[in-house]
Amino acid sequence: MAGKRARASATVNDVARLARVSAITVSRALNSPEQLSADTLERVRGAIRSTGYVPNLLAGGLRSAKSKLVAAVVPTITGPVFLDTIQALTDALDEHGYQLMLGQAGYKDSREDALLDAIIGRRPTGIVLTGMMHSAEGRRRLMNSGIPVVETWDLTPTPIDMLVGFSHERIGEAAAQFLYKRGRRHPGLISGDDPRAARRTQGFSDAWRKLAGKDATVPVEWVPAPTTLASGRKGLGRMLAAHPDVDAVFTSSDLLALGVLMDAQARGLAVPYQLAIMGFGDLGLLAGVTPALTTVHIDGTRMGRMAAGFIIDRSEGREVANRVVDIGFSIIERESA
Amino acid sequence: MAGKRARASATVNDVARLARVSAITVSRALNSPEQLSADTLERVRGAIRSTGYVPNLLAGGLRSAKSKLVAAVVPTITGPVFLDTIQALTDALDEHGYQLMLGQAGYKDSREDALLDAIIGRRPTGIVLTGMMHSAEGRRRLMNSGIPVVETWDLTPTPIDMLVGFSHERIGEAAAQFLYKRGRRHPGLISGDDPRAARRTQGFSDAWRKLAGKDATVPVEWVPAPTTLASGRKGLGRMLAAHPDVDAVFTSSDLLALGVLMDAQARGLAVPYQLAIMGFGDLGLLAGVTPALTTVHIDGTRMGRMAAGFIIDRSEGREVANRVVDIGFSIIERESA
DNA sequence: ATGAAAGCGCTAACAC
DNA sequence: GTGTTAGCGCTTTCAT
Repeated sequence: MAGKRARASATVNDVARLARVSAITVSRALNSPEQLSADTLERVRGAIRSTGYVPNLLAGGLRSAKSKLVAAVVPTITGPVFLDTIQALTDALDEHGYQLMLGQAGYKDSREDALLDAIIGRRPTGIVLTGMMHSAEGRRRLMNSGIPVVETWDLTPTPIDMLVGFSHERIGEAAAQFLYKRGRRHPGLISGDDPRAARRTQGFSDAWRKLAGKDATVPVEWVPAPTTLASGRKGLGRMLAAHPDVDAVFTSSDLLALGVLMDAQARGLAVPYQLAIMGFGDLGLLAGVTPALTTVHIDGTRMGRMAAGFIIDRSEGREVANRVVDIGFSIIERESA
Repeated sequence: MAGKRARASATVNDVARLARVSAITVSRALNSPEQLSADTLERVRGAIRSTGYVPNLLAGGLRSAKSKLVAAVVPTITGPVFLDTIQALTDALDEHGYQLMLGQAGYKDSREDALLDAIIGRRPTGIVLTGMMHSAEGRRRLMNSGIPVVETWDLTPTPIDMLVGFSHERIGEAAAQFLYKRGRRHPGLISGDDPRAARRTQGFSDAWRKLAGKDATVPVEWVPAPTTLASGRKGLGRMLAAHPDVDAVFTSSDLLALGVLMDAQARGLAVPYQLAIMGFGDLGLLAGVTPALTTVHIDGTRMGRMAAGFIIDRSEGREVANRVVDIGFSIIERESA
């Protein structure tokens, strides 16, 4: 403890020397302490403490081919939709000694391949893909890497490996049925321009035609992803200008829905009487708005925990029985619709 | 390309053999291509492509002692305050080929030390601490690790290493002055119970005594961190019950402020005439609410970029001139106060 | 219950 | 411009 400046940090050998054992014994003290005699264990632990030894996981990972790192890829972190999933993922991983590496792919495909290489290069124990459309090349690289992959927030027809998701089309459909049953006849959609939101939109329009007749068309206002409250307001403005008779709005996010809600209030439109509003995501942040938002709830926490479980199971040699899980969704009926 | 199952992945040696060069040449083709002849480079690149080689960064990092991983620690990711900082951090790191590792410390101190070991063990190029109070033991470990550390979102008296932050006390003070100047005389505070929010609260109370007299007391309603819109509503309810004459509220987050705003509207209180509301964070998500929130703006993006810059500079051997930067804050006057 | 030797895949250091 | 050798710090394998 000569100076405050750190010298090259202690290694197994430093600890071993001090504890008068071999390097491997130090390793065992950390990874399988039950193999050591109480006495040795004690000595090694003392040496670890007094050297301030912190195992180099890069070296360990290299040798054992177990990095204990799990990568998560999200389009962008500022879209609050995936936050619960990431939180649950981190927590679940943490409980098992794994760490999360975060990659933001952006909503464009360009950076995706570079990001993938940066991730695969670290030989993570697993990769969790969250709401990402992946290029054919990216899919191939992932499959060839042999790393367990869990796709989430979607139900793709040909999963790379494992999957925990739900059907965006069916959500659109369910929203259409919900609004139709409540007597709405002129719904409009305000949607972010990302692929999953687009599929909910599509699902809604298709279902609506079945409900209201073959040539019933549903107007759509597209706004850029990630969606914001402000673009919800703008969206409603444009929607009403083009279709003044709209009596219900289904949005691709709760944030958009809140924007619509605020704009409707500002215009003196009674919600839900004159205008029903339905969001997507059941954003916890927004619990408490008045009128309370009717929305589609996705169990992001459960998705995150399941994804973590899949990867841990696989990495510890347990077979994952159900590689594809549809966790579904539920419509939370509150005041706004 | 026999089967679809991945065999052990290709290494430098596989590529080298195929390109009829040595392993180091492959390494150079990736890390310093300008050293190689056009011809060799071409051959190596071809071999990389046809083997699907992805460099093992664990091995590279071990040898070169450069992991190109930067760790960020946040209390929780579901508090949306740090999102801009994380986003900027990821983006800035990405531009330089670094990856972000995310750790959630929770708002309790307990998990902190374990998390720190998991982080230090990976020998990250740098560590960014975001809004975390660290134990003395944790601070020591960080200093001894020799890893560049940037603390953010605070101005601590004795930084571990580098720092980009601002003074929470001065924000409280500025908020008090702002409300006083606008004629408010009975402010109340609604604050999350985390340490930084508490210091803003303290700063407000201290300043208020200077403005309004030694025995002017400012009522405070504490709510649990992370703060939510719902706890803002509850907070206002309790505040008004105990202090019906409150004419201004300063909250520790914009989410709380929005809750207060909605509750005030539900009670028929005119904002800002009967009740002025001032938030903290200038949450981008909330741009577009009516009346627009008066709030304290922190440039999280700039903080994230600066933190990344500090770590990259340091890791590439450049001296960081100003190790401690106060990036300040600004009060954004909108409609609610 | 403990140790010795070897090697994971890469790159620094030093040739030529 | 390219190659040889060695070794980063750990853990696997095999011995005792």
